Amino acid sequence: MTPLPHNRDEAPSPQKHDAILGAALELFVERGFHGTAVPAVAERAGVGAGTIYRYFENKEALVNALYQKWKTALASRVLEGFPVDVAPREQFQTIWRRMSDFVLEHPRAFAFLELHHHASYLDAASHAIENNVVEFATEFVRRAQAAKALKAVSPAVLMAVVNGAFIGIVRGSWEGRLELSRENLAAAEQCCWDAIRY
Amino acid sequence: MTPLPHNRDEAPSPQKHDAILGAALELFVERGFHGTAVPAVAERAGVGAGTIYRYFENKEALVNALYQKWKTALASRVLEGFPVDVAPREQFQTIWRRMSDFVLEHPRAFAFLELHHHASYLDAASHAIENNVVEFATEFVRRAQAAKALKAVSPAVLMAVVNGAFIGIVRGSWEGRLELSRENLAAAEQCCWDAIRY
Amino acid sequence: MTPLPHNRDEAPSPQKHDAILGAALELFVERGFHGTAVPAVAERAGVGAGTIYRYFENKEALVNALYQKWKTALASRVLEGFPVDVAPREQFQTIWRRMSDFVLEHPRAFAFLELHHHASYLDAASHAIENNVVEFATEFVRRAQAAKALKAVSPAVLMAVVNGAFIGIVRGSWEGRLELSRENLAAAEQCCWDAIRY
Amino acid sequence: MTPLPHNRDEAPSPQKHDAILGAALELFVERGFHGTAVPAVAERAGVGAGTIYRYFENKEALVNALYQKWKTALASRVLEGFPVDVAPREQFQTIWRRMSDFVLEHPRAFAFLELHHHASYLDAASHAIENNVVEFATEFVRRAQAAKALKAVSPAVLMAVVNGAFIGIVRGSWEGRLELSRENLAAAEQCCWDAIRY
DNA sequence: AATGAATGAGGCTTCATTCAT
DNA sequence: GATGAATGAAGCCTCATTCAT
Repeated sequence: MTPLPHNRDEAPSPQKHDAILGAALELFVERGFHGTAVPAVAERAGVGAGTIYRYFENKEALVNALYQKWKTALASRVLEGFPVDVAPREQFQTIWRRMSDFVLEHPRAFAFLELHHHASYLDAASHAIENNVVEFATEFVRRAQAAKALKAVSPAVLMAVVNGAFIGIVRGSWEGRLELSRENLAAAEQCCWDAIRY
Repeated sequence: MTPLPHNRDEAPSPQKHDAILGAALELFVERGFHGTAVPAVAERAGVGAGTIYRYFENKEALVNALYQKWKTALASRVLEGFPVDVAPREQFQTIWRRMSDFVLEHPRAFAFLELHHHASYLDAASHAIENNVVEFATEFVRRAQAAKALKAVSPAVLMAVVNGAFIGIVRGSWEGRLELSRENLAAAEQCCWDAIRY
Repeated sequence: MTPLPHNRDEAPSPQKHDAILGAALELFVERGFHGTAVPAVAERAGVGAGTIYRYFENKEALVNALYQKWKTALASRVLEGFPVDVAPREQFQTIWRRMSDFVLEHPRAFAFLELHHHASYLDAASHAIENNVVEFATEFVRRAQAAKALKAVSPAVLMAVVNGAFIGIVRGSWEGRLELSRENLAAAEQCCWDAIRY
Repeated sequence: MTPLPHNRDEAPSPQKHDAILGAALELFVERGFHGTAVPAVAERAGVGAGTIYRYFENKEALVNALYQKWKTALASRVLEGFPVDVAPREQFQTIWRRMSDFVLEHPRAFAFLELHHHASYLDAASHAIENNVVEFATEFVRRAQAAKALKAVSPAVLMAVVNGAFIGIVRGSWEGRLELSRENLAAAEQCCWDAIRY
């Protein structure tokens, strides 16, 4: 009957929630988790310092929410509607292109996810997402290896090489050593395929 | 370069100096720079908190000294007596093997150098060392490209791919996804050569 | 000049601001600036240690704010509505009486201002106030000298004698050698007039 | 029989003792007692930090020794061979001139003694010297008052006025407002005599 | 529900003092 | 006897978190 029902027990405005995550992303990328003050996040988000604690239990919960949000986004981007019936070469290209699209659209999110060392504060839920992605990639590699499309090398090694190379390109762009252009990304893609192909 | 006194006036014990750097290395790898308290470094080093400041002007000077020490060690390891008159393939293998040796001997040092994002506190001297290494690598790539041994792709991209892949292997081992064995390192080496060769 | 917010962003409680200044005054008088710990100021003010930094950027800003507050108060007390059209003798008496009133009302503030050596931490704004007072006094002396009311001696010397004598009386009372009574202050006033009169 | 006997239980080199007191004088004048670090005193004195503790039990003992040394020197300068049989006017002039000589020869010592507030760390021995001086001055004033040479005002007030005025002159010179010349000192002397004479 | 002033624990750093050399 | 490296208590200040409004 009322135009808009009052939210159940907590009534978080999604705008504030996102503003906080956005501010945290910027600051965590610049100065890292431990180097960023919660009141600084609040100020950048345009909310009161106390407000952050209505949306996140504490600073660690905030960084985990941020990690999960973007890791999930990246995973979805790569996995959703993944082409099952095409050749491994094309599948690989698809993965690479989707990651490229993601990094070009959300450079800070990718930098936060992959350029920082989160070991000391990520929780189980965060690790679980990463594990899902790894599982998917492992499956892809195994199938492609069975089809003699990829080198007969431990999947973990092939994945580390390709993922590391991709992150290396992004890192190079953050350090000003190269431009994060489609051209460079495509060149790197060819390199990485050559790296792992049979 | 000189094994002489380190900072203020006289020459304090090199053992303490090294104990502090060793403790800082362990903690910075585990918890990052901002996540590590100076008194925690002192305790792990077995010295008083104030003692750290006899050897390093402040926390930032400590992390830069640590970075420079190990980045220099890594660079020396790769560059000293670098074989000039052999084929690019062999040169590449030499570089990769020397980095592998370094990682296997000093896994924490490499993790500190390459698994963390140091942008917010490294000083000019630290950057200068990294730049030297990059210059050397760029020169190697250009020569090999001139000899038609490597792909005609921007050197920065090829270097980012290979360096990223190497770091990816190390990262994978820290995350428990693969074993940092000579076998895996050798397999990755072949991948990376395939990635960049003409 | 404005009774508005004091520093960072918003307008914190003026009571706390004053409580901190009051506590700082007591402690700085007792133990000096360098001899007083900021947490001790907080405790005496009945606030948390961190609260001080919501009102003052650091310890030096606190001592300068305190100096400026009371130096301004003393200057206003002496200068406001200063009688221009009376004889130098009466003007002198007015100055002396106003300073006496101030000392009797705010003995600790005067002790803080004049019994301590602030050279190592006062900022330009603090010096500026003192300079204004000195300028006013110089002008008074010059006019009275022109009227042959005062000795033809360097104004700085006459001012140093009178100001020093006044401070000497206050110092004597803090050291328990004399009573800071109106009677003693009046006697000293006559002495000082005799000291400088033509 | 030995050329120079070993000193009893402590064998302090008078040169080092004096070097420490000299360094302490300079630093205490500049930054005050609490603002001066003991190692800084040692460095300025050209001795080891630990050496200071062979000559003085602790920092407080050092500042008291310094105070006593110079307060005694000042008192001796004024009191030794004080002319008993001359007129109060001449006696006053003698006192003033002797203080002037002292301040011109040892400006830092006088600044240390009189421009700083020592209340929180002076011990009984230090106070005793000051009391002696005050007693002497009181006696002088009383006799001169009995001879109708000085105003019939509480001796403590007259002494506070003159001593304060003298310190005011010195303070003015430290603050750069006047020159500490014999001429200015003589002018101030005349003022002060006029201040207290009958 | 939102705020931001307030807090105090904890971080970085200094320094009075000690003690092995 | 002299030293100065070493220490740890204590000082200044920041910041994650709370709570009154």
